[in-house]
Amino acid sequence: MANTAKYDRADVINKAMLLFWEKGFHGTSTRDLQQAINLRPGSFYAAFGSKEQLFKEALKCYSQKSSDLLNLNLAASASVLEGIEGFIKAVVLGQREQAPSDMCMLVKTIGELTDEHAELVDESKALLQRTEYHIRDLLLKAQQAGEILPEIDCAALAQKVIVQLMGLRTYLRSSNDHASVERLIAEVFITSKMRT
Amino acid sequence: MANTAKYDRADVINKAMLLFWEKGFHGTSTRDLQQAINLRPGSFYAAFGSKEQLFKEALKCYSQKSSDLLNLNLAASASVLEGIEGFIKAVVLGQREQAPSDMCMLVKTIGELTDEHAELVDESKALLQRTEYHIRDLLLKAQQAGEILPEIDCAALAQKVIVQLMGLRTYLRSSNDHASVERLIAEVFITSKMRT
DNA sequence: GTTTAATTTGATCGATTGGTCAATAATTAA
DNA sequence: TTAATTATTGACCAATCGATCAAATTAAAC
Repeated sequence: MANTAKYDRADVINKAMLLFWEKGFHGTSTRDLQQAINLRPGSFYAAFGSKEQLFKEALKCYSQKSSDLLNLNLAASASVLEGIEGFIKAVVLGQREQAPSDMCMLVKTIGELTDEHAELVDESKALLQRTEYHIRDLLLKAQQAGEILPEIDCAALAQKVIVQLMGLRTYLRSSNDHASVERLIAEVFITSKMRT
Repeated sequence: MANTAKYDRADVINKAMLLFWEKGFHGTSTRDLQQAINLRPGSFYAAFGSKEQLFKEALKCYSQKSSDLLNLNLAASASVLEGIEGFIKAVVLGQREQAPSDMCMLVKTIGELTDEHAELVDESKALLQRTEYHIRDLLLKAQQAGEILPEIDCAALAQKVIVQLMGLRTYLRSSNDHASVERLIAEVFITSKMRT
């Protein structure tokens, strides 16, 4: 055998993710990355192959963190619907000081990149769709539990939730109007909830 | 006097706008621009000073086109509310083949750029806010005309419209699900409309 | 302790970036 | 026609881009 890597791959990807999330694909140079993760070019390219491949790993890392946050809110809530609402609040408002951007990294990516980086755009689209399906399944569970009106189409409601998430996070970045966004979040499920 | 410029400034800015809209600020090189608008570096920098200044002009051009489209839909509609709805449909779905991107150029810009280009971010934010105020004023007019329920807060409704526009255009780019987006547009004003 | 294979390092590559500038061409006022 | 002023051209600049690679270093296997 031989020498072993001195860096923690997951930690390195996480740091790269934060930088990419903040500055975008084109706005982040490989030197920025190498400095942030403390790797010289040789190790960098030996570990990740290219800037594009590292960005792809960063996208997966971001999506995983997002999924973790959803599960965390579900576990901490009495009902599924409350869990989803907690997730929305946490994503849009909760992490304002720690997150490198108000906006969703996947949204930023499909906004920034073109066919020239089709693999990254497609990966972002796929991860967004997975999130939508995840929320749809949760909404169905909530509906079976009697939290959502039976006549509601949960697949369509999941689409609405994703549209709201995209719109609200972008609106917050644009307006910085924390109070209005908080009010708008409360309206997301207002017409679908079972009256209690 | 002396020599006169051979290019049409408005036309040149429009072409630059289309390229910036498609590829973003960082994704568009000055050589891309110079080729698209058929200007050599000297004329280019004599006319616009820098890539950043041209981008700022492109933002204003984009916003003006958007405003023109809104006015066009208002003029072609029987009521103010119909005009706004026509505008939303036109912006989100109507120009799919001609526009260089599904997404709003202002949204793409605030998503792509950071404090490093604060002037461009701030300009985008300001133009988005102007659009919101424009729509709010129109909604108030519609309310006075009895098209919108009197208890509705038109400023809040205008915010919702902007959030929907941001979200729907982004969702269309992500999913390419034309039919679902069309269905979601129809729901924008559903709870605010006066029953007839 | 030596061998062996993997990692780390930093100089360096060619290409591209945003931007400059002196020379040339073109236009109009006198 | 000439003089004055402006626009156009294309070579060119320093800086940065993503990426490569040979040499030096490291640690596990024997």
